[in-house]
Amino acid sequence: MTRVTSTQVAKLAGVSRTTVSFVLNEVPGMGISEETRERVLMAARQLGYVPNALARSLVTGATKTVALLLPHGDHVHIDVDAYIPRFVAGLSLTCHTSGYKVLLEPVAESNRPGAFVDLVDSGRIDGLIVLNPRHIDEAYLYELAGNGFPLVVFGSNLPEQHGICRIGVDNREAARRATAHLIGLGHERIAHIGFASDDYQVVRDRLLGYRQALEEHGIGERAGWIGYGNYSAQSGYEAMRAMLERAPGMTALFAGNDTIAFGALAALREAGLRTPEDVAVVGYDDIPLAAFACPALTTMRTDPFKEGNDAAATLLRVIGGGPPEETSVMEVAPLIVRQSCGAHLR
Amino acid sequence: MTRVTSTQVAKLAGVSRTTVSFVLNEVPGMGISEETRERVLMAARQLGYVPNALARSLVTGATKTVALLLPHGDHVHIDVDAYIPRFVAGLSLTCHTSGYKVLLEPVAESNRPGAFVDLVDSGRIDGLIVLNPRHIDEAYLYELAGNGFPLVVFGSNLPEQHGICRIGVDNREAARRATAHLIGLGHERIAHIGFASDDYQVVRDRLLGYRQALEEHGIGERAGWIGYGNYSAQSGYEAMRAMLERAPGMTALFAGNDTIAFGALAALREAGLRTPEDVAVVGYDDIPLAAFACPALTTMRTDPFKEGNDAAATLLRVIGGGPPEETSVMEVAPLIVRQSCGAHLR
DNA sequence: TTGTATGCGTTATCAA
DNA sequence: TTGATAACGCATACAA
Repeated sequence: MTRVTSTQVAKLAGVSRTTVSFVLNEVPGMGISEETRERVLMAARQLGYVPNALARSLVTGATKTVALLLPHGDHVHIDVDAYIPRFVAGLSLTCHTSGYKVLLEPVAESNRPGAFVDLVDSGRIDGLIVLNPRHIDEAYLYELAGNGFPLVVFGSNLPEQHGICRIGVDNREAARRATAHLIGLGHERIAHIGFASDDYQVVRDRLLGYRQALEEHGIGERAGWIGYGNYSAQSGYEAMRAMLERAPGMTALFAGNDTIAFGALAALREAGLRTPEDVAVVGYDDIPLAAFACPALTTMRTDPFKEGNDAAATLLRVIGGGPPEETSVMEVAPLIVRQSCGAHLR
Repeated sequence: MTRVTSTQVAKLAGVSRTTVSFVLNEVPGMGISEETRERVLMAARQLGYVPNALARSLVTGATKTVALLLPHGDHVHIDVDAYIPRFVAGLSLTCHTSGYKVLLEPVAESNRPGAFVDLVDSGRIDGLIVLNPRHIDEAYLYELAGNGFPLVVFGSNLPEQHGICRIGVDNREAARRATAHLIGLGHERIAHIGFASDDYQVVRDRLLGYRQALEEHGIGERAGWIGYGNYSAQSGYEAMRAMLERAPGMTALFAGNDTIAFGALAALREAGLRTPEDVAVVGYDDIPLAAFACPALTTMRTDPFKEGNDAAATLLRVIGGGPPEETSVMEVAPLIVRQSCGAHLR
């Protein structure tokens, strides 16, 4: 691993390191003669010179790197939730297109609050995107934002006061609409399987939206019809089974995400209940496999790829010194109606 | 963003920067008095001092960062293939546990060959993990390995000569077994839907394994029963439909991965064919949703999380100066038998 | 036991 | 038009 430095390029080209730097960085107004320029370029190419990113960053103060903080670094999450990979793909594309590297920083449940602050303080990154931050980390985010560090929080409804740049979809409204769709079909006995952890705001929002829809239509909530899983199909399966045991009789289910819905569908099938005739099901996310569930899953569409794009674009804007427009709520995507919710009840 | 430097810590503690460095890095045999030690630690804590990673790396020559090269950075891939996120999760966990950061480096189809070499030459990373490298990138990998750069290639059967540290599962053997299972059930009219791109070795290996199984049992191959998709369920659906149109009559399908299998199952259902009675189906990967397909999908298990772990562990060993054991083939995981392949034909 | 001096590979300021 | 020279923040050989 013999590394080529600008000194060697300078030597070969017969100029100083300064000149090399000027030429390679195309510093304007330096009036470098075309001939020296050529010589330097030749030498650089010949030696396969690539500037040392660390040295450059040290002096420029910019690392051209951003980090993505992901909840649930433990595999439990990434394992089963189809949302995150697509978000990452979108974010990554936008960053790389702008010449930024992406550092993947999973946040395990066991991480002490604010563990990510060291990453910032060590000067490795120019900005930070946080997906679905934990409650216990919020104070540290406020602090970073307060210090003017470029920061974008995605998918959380943090209070507005703290000058944090937030972006996201209104999960509550989306969940409300999904539930309302079932109500519109004539359902009143609507169950919900959400997430067990309420460490995360988005997670709570979907439950809130569900409740709001019921309330708006004067439908009382029934505790037995609210179940909890993690993000997995298996947990959806188990939650549905448990629910059928303790409080059967629902005619519809709003699942917290599509994988949960897959599990629930299996449990219903196993219990001899038909979907949508006996129990209609609506999911959330429209993962690529949703259309291939049986029956094909009705679900709230999300566009994680685009959301990743937007989150990255917003961060890059802030890094570039743009105005930190505090909050931007993306439009709620449409409900994709397929077979699993059936037609109007009568 | 006012950053704290070791100079400030030194000033506050009333010592030199050297002493600060010694204390904080716990350099052995430096005989620092317990009292100065305390003072330095206090000062560092009080100021919230975090060493600048760039400056440190510049002088130590180690960045404590590795990069993961991912094929198909375009969302098409990450979008639909459940394998990669789990691999990333495993890799990421192992790296972080050892104090290494992970840089995500997608390789888009459009990338010029060897684009990743700049990343190495710029000194940003201590090692590189390449998942399913493209053929056109191989020469550059040989070069890096030849220069002694820590490099682990996962999931490819590169020729052995080049001193590259390779690790992976024998996809061909796994595919052979999956196909043989169908043959063992009495099937002879077995179709296969694989991947359209043969840029990647793993992709070709599964087709080879399928062919090998047929051959070993004296079953002739039928061109019409080999279809191609990308990684998506949609493509599996389309490939299956096309195949049913041009060459119906197969009694079994070996799908190149589980998402393709999901699509194929839907196409079969739509065509009025029952699974497994009319057409048995075997997938590949055992993604978390495989057990919740209908019927539940028989599939070759892979353990991407563990594979990510192993790849990372191997790389870290090489970075640590360990012997670059050239090739290590992981054991082929078992076939998970569920409902989609049914019982013996008669 | 602690401090001084030097180097890592850049960029950037200033003379020349 | 180009070349010394000083940072950037840290680690470390060497001196005291």
